[in-house]
Amino acid sequence: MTTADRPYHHGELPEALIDAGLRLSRAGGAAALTLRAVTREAGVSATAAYRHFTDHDHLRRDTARRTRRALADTMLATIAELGTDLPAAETAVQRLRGVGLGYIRFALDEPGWFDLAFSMPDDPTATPDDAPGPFELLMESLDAMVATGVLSPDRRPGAEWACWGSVHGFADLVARGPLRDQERVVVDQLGRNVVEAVIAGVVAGSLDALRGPQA
Amino acid sequence: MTTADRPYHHGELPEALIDAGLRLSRAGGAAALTLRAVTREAGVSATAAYRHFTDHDHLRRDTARRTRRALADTMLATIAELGTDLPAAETAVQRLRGVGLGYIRFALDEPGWFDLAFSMPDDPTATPDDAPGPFELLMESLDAMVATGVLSPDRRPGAEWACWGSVHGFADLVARGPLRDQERVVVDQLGRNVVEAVIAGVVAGSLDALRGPQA
DNA sequence: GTGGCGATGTGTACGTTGTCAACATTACCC
DNA sequence: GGGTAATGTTGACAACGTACACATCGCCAC
Repeated sequence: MTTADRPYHHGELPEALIDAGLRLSRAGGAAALTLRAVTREAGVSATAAYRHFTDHDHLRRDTARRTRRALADTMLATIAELGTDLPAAETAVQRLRGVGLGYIRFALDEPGWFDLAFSMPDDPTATPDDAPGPFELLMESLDAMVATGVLSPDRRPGAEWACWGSVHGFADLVARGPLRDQERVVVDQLGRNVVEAVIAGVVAGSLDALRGPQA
Repeated sequence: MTTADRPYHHGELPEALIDAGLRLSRAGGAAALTLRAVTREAGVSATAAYRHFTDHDHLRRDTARRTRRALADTMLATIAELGTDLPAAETAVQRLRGVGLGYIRFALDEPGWFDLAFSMPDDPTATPDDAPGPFELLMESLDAMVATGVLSPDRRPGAEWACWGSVHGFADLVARGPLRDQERVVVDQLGRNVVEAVIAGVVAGSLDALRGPQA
């Protein structure tokens, strides 16, 4: 039946394998991304994957990279929803808000992909993506905040880790931790509060300059 | 050689298995906690574990619980180091600081245990621990802050998730993420900044009441 | 054209893992 | 002291990642 079904050479096997990996991890998280399950899904023998990926880990890393792209897309969509026709300073803060809320929304909507995205260290030898990843989007928004005077430069160093850590930790609670299976609305509101707290914590006193002195 | 080495009945197998699990996960994280490796380490056949644990997962959960106890101990030690002979209000904040810094210190010192501690959902059917766990310590410190007027009651709901998420996320970056293998001193300082930012974010304006009006 | 060669996919096999069923050994209680 | 339940062992199975030898195809040189 092999000969009747498909030509001997698949043609697009690497893409097909990654697509299968995305389907499986979407439903079952990183643990579902089994080499054999992926090849089975693609209608190909288990060892065929070794022609295009050195390892099981290699396939996982490449698939994880794709989920990180999906995360970045969710961030960009969230930023767009929040609106960008504002004064530059407000827009910068809004971008940080979009980054954080998009991150949490992604963890809520796609817990399987979120699990995979960060269960796997990005290998440094791979060619960097052309489009900005989640981390780049965060850095951009923080830099914009400094440039527009919302964030004082002496609070900039390390701010990316404070922001990422805070939001990532909450997203992790939602996707894999004690807040999983919690009601969506509640978690959403909690997520908003976390993002606000993060921004307040990072910006600290200098946000007052933007908002005006308000208790 | 089985008869010569040890008596047929081990006597303390459950404890021995968990101890072996702690040793293995300490060095290799959650992935190293293999049922066969654990039984091998305890000098016992693979299926012997099934007399005391229903599952591989059961053994993992029980071992993970122990690592969470170790985390709580680190938190308590850190709180003690920060000093407790202070006005009640300051002590409450100090306790929150100790909770956060202890969490991060634990992730730095025992990344393997930290990985295990939260790679596994706590099963709700188990009998609750007598000693307070990490989460209880966090709740206590936040409640104390409300009681002593450092934290306004309307900021209390959900604050535990904001705090936990923030600190957990940063600790995750340190133990398994891009900040792994970073220089200890740098990360430690970053961790301190994160904890301060978290406290500032959660407490927000009401902290001024404690510290006095200072820019 | 046609031969051959490199790229791609297959089949088989090995070691490891979690788990089950049947069996062996021991502690303990009437 | 003998029976019974608790505890540990052996052997087996399926699924996993992976190595090796082999099969099949696209494509370029002649």
